[in-house]
Amino acid sequence: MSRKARLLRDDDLRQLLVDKGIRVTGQRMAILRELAKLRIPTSHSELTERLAGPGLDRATIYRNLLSLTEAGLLVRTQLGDNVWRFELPNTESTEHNTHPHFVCNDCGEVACLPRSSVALRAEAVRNQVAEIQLRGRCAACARE
Amino acid sequence: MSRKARLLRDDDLRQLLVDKGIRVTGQRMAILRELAKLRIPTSHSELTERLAGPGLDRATIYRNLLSLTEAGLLVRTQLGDNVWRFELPNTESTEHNTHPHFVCNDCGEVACLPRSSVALRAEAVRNQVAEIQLRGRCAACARE
DNA sequence: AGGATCACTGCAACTGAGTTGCATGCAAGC
DNA sequence: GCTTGCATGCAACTCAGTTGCAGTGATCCT
Repeated sequence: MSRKARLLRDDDLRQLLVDKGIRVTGQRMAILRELAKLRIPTSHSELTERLAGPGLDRATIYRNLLSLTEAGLLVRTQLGDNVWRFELPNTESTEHNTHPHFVCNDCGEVACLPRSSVALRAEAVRNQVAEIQLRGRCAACARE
Repeated sequence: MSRKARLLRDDDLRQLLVDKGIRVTGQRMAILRELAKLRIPTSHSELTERLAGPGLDRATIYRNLLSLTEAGLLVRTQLGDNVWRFELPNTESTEHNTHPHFVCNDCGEVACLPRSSVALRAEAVRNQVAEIQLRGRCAACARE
């Protein structure tokens, strides 16, 4: 089981920052709180919109997303629409960062697939695969 | 075997355009010629650079890449670096568009993997998967 | 072959994501 | 509480992608 609780309270989030040796600031707490609530890969612009308010700068949010990612508190993924998305790792399962994602080219929907639905063999395992992404048309769009 | 020859001469390229009912222009020929030479997914900017010269507009190249893609003469793929890449389909094998790609997060290198190196099961095959992409560290970068 | 038409082209300008410089502010350590 | 240096806000910039518009030329028709 992950050492991160499923329900992340402010104290837990604060501790994460302290453990990594980076400063606890209001904005970082707000970012982590929002991502802990959402639990899905979220883009910089989505996050900026959600946290919109007095004194919230998109450049600072951006730098915080980078520093949190560098500290290992967030993972950054690329889902094919030319936008980086950030999420908390290990929130549900420790293998979260390696489970495959399916992205629909039509509706843009992102689905998380069970780890077992994709098997790597031969050439594929010679590399350290950190991310598996499938693209195409989802079942719903294909029916249309 | 594909009806497209392995070596695509100007006449072949011209015929492709005529078959699809879109006009044969110098710029479209130049784009197809370049992609036929390269045979790897190439970005708009790389292509603009390569074709750089008098009277070659990046906006027009961009629109041609779109119209050629829409006509089915090119395929557009997304390799995780926030850039669309275009390539001729079916140049070597008819299943080119479904073979998996591995992208190294460190060096950015893109490798083509054999179709058999990735197996889809269960949930993964309920969707029409058109593209399989693996990301991580390539063997070379991992050794460092 | 000559003319008409409309898709294609070139130029310019704009959007949106990502990124950086710099002066000010504030969290953390003493 | 005071100092130090990381964090912040603001502004501006890059780069890929995208669009409007006026002029050009590939194709079709006669």
